[in-house]
Amino acid sequence: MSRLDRSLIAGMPIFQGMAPADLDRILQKARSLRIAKDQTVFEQEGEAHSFFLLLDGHVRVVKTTPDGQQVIVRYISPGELMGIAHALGRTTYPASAVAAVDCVVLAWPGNLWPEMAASFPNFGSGTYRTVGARLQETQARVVELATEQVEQRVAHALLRLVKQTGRKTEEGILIDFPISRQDIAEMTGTTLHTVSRLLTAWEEKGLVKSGRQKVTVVEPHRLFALAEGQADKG
Amino acid sequence: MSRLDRSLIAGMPIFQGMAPADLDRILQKARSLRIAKDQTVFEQEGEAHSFFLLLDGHVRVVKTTPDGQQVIVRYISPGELMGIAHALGRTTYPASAVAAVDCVVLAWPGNLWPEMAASFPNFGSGTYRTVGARLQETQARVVELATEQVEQRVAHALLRLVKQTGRKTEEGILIDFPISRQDIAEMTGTTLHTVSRLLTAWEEKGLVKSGRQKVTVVEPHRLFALAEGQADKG
DNA sequence: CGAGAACTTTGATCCAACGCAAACTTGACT
DNA sequence: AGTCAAGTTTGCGTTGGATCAAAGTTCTCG
Repeated sequence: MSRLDRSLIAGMPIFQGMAPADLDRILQKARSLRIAKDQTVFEQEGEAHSFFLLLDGHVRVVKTTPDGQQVIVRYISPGELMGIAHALGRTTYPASAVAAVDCVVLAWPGNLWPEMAASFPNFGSGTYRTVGARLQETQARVVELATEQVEQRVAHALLRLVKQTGRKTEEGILIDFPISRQDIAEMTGTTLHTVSRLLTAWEEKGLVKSGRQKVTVVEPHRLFALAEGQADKG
Repeated sequence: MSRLDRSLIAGMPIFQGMAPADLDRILQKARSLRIAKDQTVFEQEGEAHSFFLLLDGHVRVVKTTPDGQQVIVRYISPGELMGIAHALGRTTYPASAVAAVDCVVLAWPGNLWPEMAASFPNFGSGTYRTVGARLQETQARVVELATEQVEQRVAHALLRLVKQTGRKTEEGILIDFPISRQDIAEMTGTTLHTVSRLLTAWEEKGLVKSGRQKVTVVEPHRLFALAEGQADKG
């Protein structure tokens, strides 16, 4: 296996302000893995042997209910931690992580977590800040699901994706990985049919452009207004 | 103000295994407060000046949307921390906390949090375990809201309350604080009307007994079956 | 104890979104 | 360039719950 260079992770918030020597020590304990599109990084209910840092690509974190329905908990972008069950005092993963595109991840043995958090306080507190931020996001989503209509929820979901992974194109801001109607439905608690109808309607109004596994937001402002509940007359 | 005795907090998980002298040091920095029913412990968007430990009573944590709709994020029971915005790196509270009954809380200045977490590792890691546990619960709720029907969600909510604060009576297990149809609706993303109809139907089947601001679960097992999606023929 | 506020029940109507079904489009692979 | 799988669109009937409306109950407090 090739040596890992510290420049891989030096710029990442979670390793911010860490001495080069420490970065090297941390990297020595990591393996780097390539995960092909549609392969899982880790699996729900599985033994939490490792935790991960996404270096490149996009990963969706999915919870499956006993009767087989799926809910997309979040998308992970490069630089983010995932599978940090150990930091929460769990021994199994509460969800599965699936590569949305070909990915590169770093993996550390899960039982190393306490040691790393203790040796590198920034890393420890950074992890907890991540967990705290996710708690807030997740609570915001509960409020959304409990109070908003489907149209507003889907609009919010698209805006979040655009903010997280949007890439400017001539047509607008493109969500930078393949995403299907079904995926959007699983993020918002609706069906792919309803998502399809919404996207069609929005496309007619010029708010978005979308195709097979592809969504571009053309007019974020108007979509935002719609997400906030103001009807769009376009 | 009367001196606070360490026996107040010695038994609480978050202070578990801490030396008596340390408990005293911690208590020296705390104020104890009585919060009358329906008064707020802290307010959404307010400056996070303190964090709290609930000693006695029950508190509901509520998020209000811009258009005035309310969502009950969780109920806090004695021994639990609340208002730990500081631990998440926030400076304002993300929700309001309202006393469901007369309560007693301990309050510490928020800026003391980093210091306390550093001086008392058990306390620090305990807090993070709390945050992690809440993240998991909240994600479970997202899945519920996204995949279940109202009837199942309400059943789950009641079972959670029963587990958290249930008190045995001759009739069944009573939820140990006043809770209205409206409250249950705000926990589950529905309306008080629907909750009322469900409770009436369940009462006819002998699953629960309920009255004004009061719910007793008579047959937890059958209610659980219902929560899991098996229709109840009773 | 009487009046009013707060909470709950129940009925009637309506509609957003689901479920089902079938056709259509796009891309991938041979 | 043809076939097939995967993804998407669209139409239509159905329905779970919301909304609207009104009456009934149970507390509280002067």
